[in-house]
Amino acid sequence: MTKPGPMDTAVSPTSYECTIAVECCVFGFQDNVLKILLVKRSIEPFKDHWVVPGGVMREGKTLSQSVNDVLENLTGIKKMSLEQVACYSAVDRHPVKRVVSISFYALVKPENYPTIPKNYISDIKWYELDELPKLGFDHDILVSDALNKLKENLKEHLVFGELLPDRFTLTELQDLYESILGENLDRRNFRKKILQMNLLEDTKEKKVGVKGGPSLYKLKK
Amino acid sequence: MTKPGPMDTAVSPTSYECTIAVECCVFGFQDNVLKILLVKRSIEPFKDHWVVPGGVMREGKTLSQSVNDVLENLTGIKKMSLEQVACYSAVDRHPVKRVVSISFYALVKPENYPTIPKNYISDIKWYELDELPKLGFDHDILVSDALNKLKENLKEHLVFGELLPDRFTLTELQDLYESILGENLDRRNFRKKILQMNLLEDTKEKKVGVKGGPSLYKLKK
DNA sequence: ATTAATCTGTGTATAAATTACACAGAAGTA
DNA sequence: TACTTCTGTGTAATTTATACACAGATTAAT
Repeated sequence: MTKPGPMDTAVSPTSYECTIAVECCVFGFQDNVLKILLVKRSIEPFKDHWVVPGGVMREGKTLSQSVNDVLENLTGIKKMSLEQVACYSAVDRHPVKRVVSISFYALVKPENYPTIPKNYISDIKWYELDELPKLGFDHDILVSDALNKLKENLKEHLVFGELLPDRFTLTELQDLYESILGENLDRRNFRKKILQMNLLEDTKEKKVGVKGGPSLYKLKK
Repeated sequence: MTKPGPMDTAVSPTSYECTIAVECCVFGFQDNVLKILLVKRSIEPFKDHWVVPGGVMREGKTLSQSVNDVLENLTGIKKMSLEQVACYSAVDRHPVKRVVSISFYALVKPENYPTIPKNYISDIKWYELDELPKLGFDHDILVSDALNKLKENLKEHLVFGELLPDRFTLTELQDLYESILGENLDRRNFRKKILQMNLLEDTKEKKVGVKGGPSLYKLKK
C-alpha cells in the first residue's frame, strides 16, 4: 500500500491509499419541525445503528457527484445542491478500516421523497432533531457540525433550498428559520430583514384555510 | 481497486481507494507585508512550478498530524495550529493520478523558520501575496480560498497565530490586519474594537526606535 | 541644542443596524 | 353573528459602526 513514485506530491515521497467516504446530512422541514434523514444499518459495523446516509467515493467521481449518487440511490433525490461541511480523519473513527469522510448537508422537502430502505439498510426515517438517537460512527458530531454550518449560512443568506413549497407565506418561512436556529424571532423584524433582501415577490394570492389570509410569496426569478 | 465487503459504508457496497493529500497555506508577516510560503517542485508533474507545500496523508496519521509532518519536514515548524479550509476532488486536478486534497492554513513568523529546500523541492521562498506566480495544480484556487477563510476568521476573532512577536504595538497589529484584509482601517476604531475584546494587556513598556513611543502589548494569559 | 518631521494616543458626533413593542383588520370557528 | 386566532404594519430606543482632528512623544535633521 506504500509505493514511491514521481507522481507524488513534492514533500512526502511515499503514497498511501485510503478509502474516502462522503456523508450527507439531509435536512427536511415537515409538520413545522426540522428533521434529518437517518438510515439504519443492516450490516456490521454498527449494525442496527442509525447513521447519516453515506457511501464511498467512486472512481472517476468528484465528492459532489459521489454524494449525489448516494442520495439518489437512497432517496431518489437528484441534483441536490450540497454544501461541504468538514473532513473527518481520526484513525479509529471506523472500527474496521481506515476511512476519511467528507460531510455535506442538503435541504429537501421530505414529502417529495420516498423512504424506502435499500442497500445495506434495514430502515430509514426522518428524525426530529431533538429526538435523535445515539448515532453510529462519529455521526453525532457530524450532524452537530452540519447544523452549525447551516445556521451560519442561514444568518447571512436567504437559504432554504427546497425546504418550502414554491409559494409560501412569510410565517412559514419564519417558522423554518426558527426551527433551524432554535430561537424565536420577532415577526416584524424578520419580515423587514427578509423583504429588504429583495429576493421574494408577493404573488398577491392569499393562502386559504389559515386565519388572517396571509399572502403567498415566491422567489423572484 | 474495487472490492466489496461488510466493512463498507452502508449505501455504496464497493470500495475505492484513493490518495489523500494535505496542502498547507503558510502565511507569514514580514517587512509589514503578508507573505505565503511556496516551494518549487523538482519533479514532474509541474516540475519547476511553484506550489503550496503539501504531501500525502500517511497510514495511521490524521490529516492534522499529516500536515504537521509535512510542515516540520519542510520548514522545521512544529505543532502549528491549523485551520481546515476545504476539500478538492476534481478528477483531473492531478495530471497523473487521482488525488483528493484537503487544505489547511497556518500563521507563522517567517524569521523563525529556515527556508532550505528539501525533498523533491528545488527552491523555497516567501512570496508576497500580490506577487504570486502562476501556481501548479489548482493551487491558485487553494490559496485564494485559504486567504478568504483567514479573512473571515480575522473579522470575528483576534487571530494572529504567531505572526507577531510576543510584545507588539497596536499599530503593528493593525498593519497586520490591514495586510490580510487588504484595506485600510481607522486607527481609533481599530484600537477601540481590539481593546474591548479584553484579550490584550498593556505591558507599560514603550517600543524604542519608533516615533511617538508606542506602548507594547501582549496577550493576556 | 534647536527645529522639523513623524508617529502615537485619545473622544465625540453621526449614521446605520438591531431590537423591542401594540393594535387594527382578515379569515376561520363556533 | 360573535368570537378567536392569525396576519400585517411603524416607530422609538438601543446598540453598533463609522467618520474625523489635535496635542504629546520620539526620532531625524541641522
